[in-house]
Amino acid sequence: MTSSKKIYELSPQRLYARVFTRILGDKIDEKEVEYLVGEVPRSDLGDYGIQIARFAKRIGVELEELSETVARELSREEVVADTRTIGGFLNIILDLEKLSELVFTAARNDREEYGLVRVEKPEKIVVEHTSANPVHPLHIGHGRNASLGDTLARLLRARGHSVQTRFYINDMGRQVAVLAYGYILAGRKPPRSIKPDHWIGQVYAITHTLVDIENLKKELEKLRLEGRDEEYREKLAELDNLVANALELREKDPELFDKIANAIKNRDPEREIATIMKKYEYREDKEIIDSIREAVELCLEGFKETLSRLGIEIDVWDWESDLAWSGEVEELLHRVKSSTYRSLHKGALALNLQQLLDDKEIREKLGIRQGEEIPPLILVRSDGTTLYTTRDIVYTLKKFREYNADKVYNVIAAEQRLEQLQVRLSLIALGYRREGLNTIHYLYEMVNLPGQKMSGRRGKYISLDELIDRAVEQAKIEVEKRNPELLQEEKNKIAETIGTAAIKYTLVSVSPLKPITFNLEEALDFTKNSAPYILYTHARAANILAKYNQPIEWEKIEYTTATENPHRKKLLKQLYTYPYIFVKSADEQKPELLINHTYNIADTFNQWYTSRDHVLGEKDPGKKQYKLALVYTTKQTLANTLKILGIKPLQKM
RNA sequence: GGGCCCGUAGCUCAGCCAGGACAGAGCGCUGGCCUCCUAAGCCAGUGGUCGGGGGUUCAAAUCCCCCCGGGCCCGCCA
Repeated sequence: MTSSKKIYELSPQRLYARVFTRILGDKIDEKEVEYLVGEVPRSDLGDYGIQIARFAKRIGVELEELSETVARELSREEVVADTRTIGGFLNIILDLEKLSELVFTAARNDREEYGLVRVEKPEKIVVEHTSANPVHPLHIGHGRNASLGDTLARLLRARGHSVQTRFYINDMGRQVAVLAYGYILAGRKPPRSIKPDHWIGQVYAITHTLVDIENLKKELEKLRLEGRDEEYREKLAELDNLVANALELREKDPELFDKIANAIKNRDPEREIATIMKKYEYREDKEIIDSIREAVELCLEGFKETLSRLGIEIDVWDWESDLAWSGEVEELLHRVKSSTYRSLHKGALALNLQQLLDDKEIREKLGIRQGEEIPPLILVRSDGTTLYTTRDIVYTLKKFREYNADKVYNVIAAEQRLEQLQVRLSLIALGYRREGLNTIHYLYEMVNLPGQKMSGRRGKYISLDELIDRAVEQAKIEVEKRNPELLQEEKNKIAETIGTAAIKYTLVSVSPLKPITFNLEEALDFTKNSAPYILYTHARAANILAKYNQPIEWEKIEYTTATENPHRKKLLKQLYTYPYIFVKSADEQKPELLINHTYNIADTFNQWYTSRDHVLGEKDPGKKQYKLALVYTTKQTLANTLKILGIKPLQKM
């Protein structure tokens, strides 16, 4: 039975790799051969090729001799019609008839799974992503994190791994204490009329700003008494800004603002917030515990709603406080105390991680350069309380333990690189070498908005919800224009898919290492390299099959037509390499490879579609079946990539 | 001061790790294409000292060194 797995093994990369290994054994690196195989820029020179001269030279064989042997072996492969050597290159010419037959058979057999080649040894993988602070709605940066994390999880699942996604709820920081303080002052009564995380964001921003104003006033009073005029004037300007900000916040929700503002008068918010933090950490006060949990739950409810629009669902939600309360942190600290890496840093318990860098495996796996300096990591403050990173180490172990994981991916911004390195090195120092080496920091750069500084504390941000709404709105206008006859409900559904898909695609198709300046105009540009383009192409393909409205007659396909049309030839080749690209994309955790290849497929399909080589108008029954099979395989391939992006393919749009 | 990442067409990016066959897309701009399977489409044209300078190599956008510009990190914050 022909499957995608076979197509993968017949991909040019695998063909060359196998043949080279067969001939040269371990004198070459199979992966290197795979990587060097490329498309031939001029079709008269062949389809795919490799620069064979470099190998001949390195291994010390005559070029002619090596070329001849390799060419002979390649020719024996069923998809290879011929070989050609030009200027140090050894190229293959594909047997397109045979290739069509194999690809179509695989597509027919694998149906929904075409191209999604499964690993032989599936792993258990945890992907932690998003993990936004639960004090305000998600913004575009969280959107990048969530989209990358979700796509990574789906990609690994499609590859056959068992994947669990987790979200770490940071409920122990000062931020949450500030929120809880305001939440209590506001009477713990969330309105039903507003999305809960947006309301929480308001409470947080109002409280934070008011607390800052109180603090600043106290400072000013002190400066005034001490007669430090210059500093006084500076701080006064700061206060003006804060007050202006407070007024803006009041405008959005006067009732809420006044309630918190009145309640906060004549109190000592700073001390009360500190008390909340401490009582929560030591699990002392039921009202405080309940309030924090309530407020955070409200925010998470909003998160889930937003994420769900993007097709994202988190499997497990972990509370940082549960870790702190569980005793696992103490257990870890026992280990630290008896560790040889233990040190005291001005009286605080710490781990000295520097010497671990002598280990080459550690350096390579964690991506650290020889000379890099890693500062000691403090785990316990002088007052005996633990730090965020301490709990993060415990959390990483928990992820491994609870899912029995082989690997843990942490989708976390690049700015946390050092912290993530310290977590992993600490694990190794404490005897968890396997866990330390198999924790992967899947890092991405920030998303900025042009000309805007966002601030959660001040309530200045553009939420992911607003961006999605804008995109959906835009899509709705188009749908309305194109398909006025559809039911309103259906139009809404289509617009929702297009809008959310556009945002997600924009965030995932760029390499995670590029800092993005998010441009709404561009994200709303639904042409060419965009999710709507892929969706549109899928709808076109689906439409052809829907109009034909019969099963494809695979046995009647006339394969000799394979070489007749340049667009079809190109498309076939791209469908043929799809399984290989999928595998590479999954195994290297680079979703953008798959996305770009899929875009190329869509592009070629549209070129063919708009050429005069129509499918349904084809008179020759055998040729018609060939074209239908090509449409079918394209549609399935597009659908599969969309599935990996968590986007539902549309039948019409 | 030290470290990490980014710098490729007017704009947004792919290619760099694994050096080689003319440096590729999209947007923009110019001009075309709907009696024919959805024009969110297609075709043609326009546009590049690959940040700069050295080096290694038969061959450098790709590897090494220096410099410049941008982002981020170097907390008993989270």
